Amino acid sequence: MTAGSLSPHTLMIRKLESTFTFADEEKQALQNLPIQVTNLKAGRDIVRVGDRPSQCCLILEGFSCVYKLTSEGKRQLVALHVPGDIPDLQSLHLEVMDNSIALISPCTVGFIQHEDLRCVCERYPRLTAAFWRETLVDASIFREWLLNNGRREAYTRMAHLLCEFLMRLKAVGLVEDDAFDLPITQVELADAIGTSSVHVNRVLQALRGDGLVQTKGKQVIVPDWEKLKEAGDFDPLYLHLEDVGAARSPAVA
Amino acid sequence: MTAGSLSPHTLMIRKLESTFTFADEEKQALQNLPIQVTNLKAGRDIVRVGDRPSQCCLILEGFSCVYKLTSEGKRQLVALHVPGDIPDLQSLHLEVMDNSIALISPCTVGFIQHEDLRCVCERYPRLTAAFWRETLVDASIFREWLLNNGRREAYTRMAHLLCEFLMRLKAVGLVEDDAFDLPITQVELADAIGTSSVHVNRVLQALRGDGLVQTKGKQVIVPDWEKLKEAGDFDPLYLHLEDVGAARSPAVA
DNA sequence: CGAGCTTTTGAACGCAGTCAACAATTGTGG
DNA sequence: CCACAATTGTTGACTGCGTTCAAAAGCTCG
Repeated sequence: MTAGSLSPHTLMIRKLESTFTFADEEKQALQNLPIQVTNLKAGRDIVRVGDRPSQCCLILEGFSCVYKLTSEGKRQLVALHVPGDIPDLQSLHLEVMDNSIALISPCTVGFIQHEDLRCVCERYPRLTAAFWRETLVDASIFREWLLNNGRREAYTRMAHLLCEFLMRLKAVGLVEDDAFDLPITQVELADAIGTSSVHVNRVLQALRGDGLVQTKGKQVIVPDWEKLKEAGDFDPLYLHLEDVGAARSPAVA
Repeated sequence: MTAGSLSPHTLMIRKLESTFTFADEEKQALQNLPIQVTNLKAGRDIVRVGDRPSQCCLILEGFSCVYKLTSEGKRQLVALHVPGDIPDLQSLHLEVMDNSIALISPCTVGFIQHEDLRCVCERYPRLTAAFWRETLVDASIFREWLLNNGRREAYTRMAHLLCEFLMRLKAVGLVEDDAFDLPITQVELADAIGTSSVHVNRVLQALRGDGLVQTKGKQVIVPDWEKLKEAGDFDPLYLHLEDVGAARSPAVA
């Protein structure tokens, strides 16, 4: 089952419901949200720095990235998004885009008007909280990337990024038998972990050599999750995938 | 006039009002928000990874930092906060803390119960939007730091960080004559820009040598703002300090 | 099947880290 | 108010992770 087989609304609701429980009325409101679905080619920019969007985009199929450029033209990816994500949800409350968003693979994208989102949020505060939370998880991932790129060496960094992909894709049902498709070039991986693409190539060879990942074309296979986690110094806490579950067993007083 | 001379509520309201306009009723609701004020010593952790706080903290005076550690014990600051900031506002919707917060100088801190915040947000959706926006600006700063630490060299990175300090402190009235107090050690600066403290020392010497900054004890003086901005490849867009004003003069169609 | 990406490889270089020692500053208790 | 302790800042020498440049080999796709 791929994420693509779900309707846009169902995909969105499932994602939000992983940590919130909605009333039927709230779900219905989401179901009625107008979403304009489009297929777009890889490489295309969805929004650019300086834009003032009047809509958000929901990734339905494919991968997108959020990036920024230095004045010298050096590129840094600050986020990668998978189906179910809303890469520019921030634009709901930040007038001007401070980053660009590009598609790193052919994508099916759904556009939702700010107006419609604001409407539904105003009526249902729990939905506001759910969307707000989405942006907070994004922020948490930024923080982890800052740690990863700032204080880990390239080998560990790459392992960490692969761990994150595995977890996030698993959460939307895009992992089977510890394998997933990763349609991303080494140049893009380099821009994500802040190294040169040449070094990415060498680090990937090392990871393959150590038996931590196998690759078949665009497919990535993780033969030993525990070993990759250790190599990547990976703790999934920052993805906040199970806060609610955790909340049910409160910390010892 | 220092930020410390304002009441906690006034400081918070001023900050939120820089981009929102509130009705008297909304301001009154904020004024009535219970805030427990405390003075705390430098170096103290306010919250730690894994905590499940039931309150947020508002910095009233002094500086705090948000940090994360690798399993090897290497530290990365992912954010620095100045008076008016709420470093752990995320905890309102993320059950478990994914980072720790420490005071880098003696601070006056105000604690606000989640319950009270949720209450006021529920009643006044515009306040929800204002707080949500605060967390989105935090996220925008994370993104810029990712670019800064990932794709700029140490000299530029440091200049950029100093530019950010100047702008953010100016926004809360803590800059006079292009000078501000920066009670932060070189070790902490190193942890912020992801280098060694030895290198921070050398980079600071270079910046001083190039006449971009002067230091007198904890005080930083910026003799030529334009030059520092250029050296730091700094564009204040990401701070979103003037989105509303910008919105009044919409982009050319 | 050729054009254009993408991946791979090698070699030289350089930014920044590490280690270690010392100087300066700040803080503290007598 | 001084003396001592502790923290912070500074310097030098050596090392190394990762960059840069350039070229070749492999893929993908019209």
